[in-house]
Amino acid sequence: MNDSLSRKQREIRQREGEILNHAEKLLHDHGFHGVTMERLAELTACSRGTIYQHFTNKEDLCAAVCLDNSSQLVELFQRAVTFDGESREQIVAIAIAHWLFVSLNPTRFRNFQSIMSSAFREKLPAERETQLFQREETLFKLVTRPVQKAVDDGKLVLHQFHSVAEVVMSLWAHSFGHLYLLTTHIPFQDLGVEAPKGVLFKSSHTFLDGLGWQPLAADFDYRSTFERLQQELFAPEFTALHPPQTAQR
Amino acid sequence: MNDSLSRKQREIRQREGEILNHAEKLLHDHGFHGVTMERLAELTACSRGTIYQHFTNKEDLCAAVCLDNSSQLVELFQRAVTFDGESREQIVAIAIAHWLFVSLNPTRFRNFQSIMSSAFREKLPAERETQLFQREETLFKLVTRPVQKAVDDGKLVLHQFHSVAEVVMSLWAHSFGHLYLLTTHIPFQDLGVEAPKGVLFKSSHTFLDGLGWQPLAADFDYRSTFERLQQELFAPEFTALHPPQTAQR
DNA sequence: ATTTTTTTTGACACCTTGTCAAAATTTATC
DNA sequence: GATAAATTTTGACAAGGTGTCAAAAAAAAT
Repeated sequence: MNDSLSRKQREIRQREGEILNHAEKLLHDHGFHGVTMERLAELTACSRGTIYQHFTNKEDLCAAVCLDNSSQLVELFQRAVTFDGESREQIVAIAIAHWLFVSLNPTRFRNFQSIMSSAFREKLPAERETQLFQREETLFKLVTRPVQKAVDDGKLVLHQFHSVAEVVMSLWAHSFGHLYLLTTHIPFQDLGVEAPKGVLFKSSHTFLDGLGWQPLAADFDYRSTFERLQQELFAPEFTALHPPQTAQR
Repeated sequence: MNDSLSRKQREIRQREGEILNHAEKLLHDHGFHGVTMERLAELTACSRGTIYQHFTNKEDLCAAVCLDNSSQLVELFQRAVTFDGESREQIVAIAIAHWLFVSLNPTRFRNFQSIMSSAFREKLPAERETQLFQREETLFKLVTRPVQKAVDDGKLVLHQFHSVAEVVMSLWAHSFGHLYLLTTHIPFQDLGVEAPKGVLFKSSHTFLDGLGWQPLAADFDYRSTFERLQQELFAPEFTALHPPQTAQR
């Protein structure tokens, strides 16, 4: 009977996964508005009522999808901080991880912003809100590591900034701002920016130089850092981003 | 008869203004979801159908409100670039203008992001889309001025960056990222950032130093720049932000 | 006054969310 | 294995939203 119980239980768990997968697809293909309980129920072969057994409302459902999606970002950040090299190289690795995530999943990135809107979060049950905060914290703490390391190693001396956390916040804001602007459809080319996608990296190094984070851009071959990241740590992602001459089609 | 015609015409124009004002209030108080054609019609004392005479749909209406709101930002930027001083001081003035705008109107700032989402822009008529782009361009060009001036004066030498536009994009991304994060409800205090609001300015100077934009933070009294801006150029806004001991309530 | 043109209206069709009593199914009990 | 109890699933329902359009009302022209 314990088996039977958990059989049904497992069925329910599995269904939750199915709902999430189908919702993810709907969200990706048709946006928040395209996620309809009706359509979702049809795809999952259950009724609308059943979905409400798993998620308190549509917002909760979409937040769950985003949370699920964001684990890929966590994984990328985790990989980034394993980079064997200077602390500043690790920060560059994180920036590239962030950039890769957004480049590979622009809609996921945008969806995440939707759920950050207050209109959205207001409708979220407390539990989901907590999960979201924990995810933010996880990411924040991962970025903290190389910064703390740099301070400990004397590669970074805090002058203006009062704490490591402030530096992390700035780095985050900086990358986020760039990636956000890139995913809006503001035509930067028309505004005179030749290669908008490349600006983030120049900009990051400018900021890191401003911090005095050693070694400075001029004193180190960060181009080869980039290449190593491209060919080693993030090889699969770079390949996915720029598929080699595909034989299909 | 020409008079009569234009009388009615004027009535219609005026109504458009009324609709916009009421919509603005609804949007501010209750968010996008709280803007209901029904409620709006009631406030404006007309029928839902009439509103659709002015705006093709709800998105168009809200975009019009945001566009209207953003003229305050344009005005602040215009004022900022009139600052009599170093080009770098002017950039600081723009950053403060941006910060003031967001601090005074956090919801307006967030609403603007809503209309930047693709789900939203898809529903926008071409004409409104154009207006939005023009607004972005206006702001971009205003930021361009001090940067160009700095390059012309030799206060800023472009090393990494290839063009003035790239620098403007970076500055924009940087400020935007900070202001965005501040308006989400991410509890930065809990993450160890003591004064999240103050980080933007430190961060800006760090970036400007990284650019080598003269005079560097260490060689100039930017604190007094801030005070001048607070007491002169943006006095009314700072007062609105921190009202002196109010006698009311 | 009467006709033509323009503007306004609100009923209509359609869509969506979230609920809940009833039906179906699963689990427990004898 | 039959029956009772507990749990899960269902879909009709109420509520509330958008955008349309033929008809009514108002304004302008004749």
